[in-house]
Amino acid sequence: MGITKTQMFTEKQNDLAQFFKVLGHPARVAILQYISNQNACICNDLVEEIGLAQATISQHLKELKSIGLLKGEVEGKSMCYCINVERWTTIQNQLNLFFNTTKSNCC
Amino acid sequence: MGITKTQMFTEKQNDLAQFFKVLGHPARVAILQYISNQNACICNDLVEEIGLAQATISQHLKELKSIGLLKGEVEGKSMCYCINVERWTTIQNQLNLFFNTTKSNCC
DNA sequence: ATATATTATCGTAATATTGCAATATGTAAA
DNA sequence: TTTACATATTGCAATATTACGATAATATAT
Repeated sequence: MGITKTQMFTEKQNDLAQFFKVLGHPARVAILQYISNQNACICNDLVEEIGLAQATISQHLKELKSIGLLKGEVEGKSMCYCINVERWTTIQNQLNLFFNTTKSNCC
Repeated sequence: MGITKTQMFTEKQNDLAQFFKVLGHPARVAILQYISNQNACICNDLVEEIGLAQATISQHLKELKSIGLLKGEVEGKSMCYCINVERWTTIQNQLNLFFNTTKSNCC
């Protein structure tokens, strides 16, 4: 098989898992941390900083965009990728809601 | 390729990504939520509740155990899988630290 | 218009993940 | 010890992810 049986789970469970999944790669963690330390960010910097090929970085950025964590604006010849702070906070809150409501009553 | 270049990243980045990754599957989210609503938990219940095969559930439980989120005790013929509350809190704190320190200064 | 620089997309190869049937292991009761 | 039940492991097939070279697309400068 290899296909996740999405239809078995609720939309909330799938959304939550998707957030976790996108953050579940060290390159994407590193990208977010690097962007947060810059006042501006262009993909080319990331290629040097992270050490993966340009195509690979571009793909990771696409995944981070897919859940709205990054927004990109054209800035001259290059792109300015930024963290979407509003979305960032929303997702953090949802993850915390999951952590706080999922508590043990067991053993 | 297909192999994540772990050696390019810091241990913290890899650990963080690993936590996110393990939580990044709806079945594992559902398992944790189900366990949290029970006073006890045995795998067999999960098979009926989640709707995946017994072997599959067992595998997901193994991954949750791998980051210490679950601990299992033998209880008669079956297993009592419980959330490791201490570890749960530690991981929640680490994720929040990541969210809080990774902030945007951009655009 | 052409050249240059930057990012996105496509195609492909390698590895990882998901899921299940079959089987093995472990535990308790008969 | 045999039987029955519960969970773990193995082996396999299908799909997903990761990574990169090549190429396309986009924007600025010459």
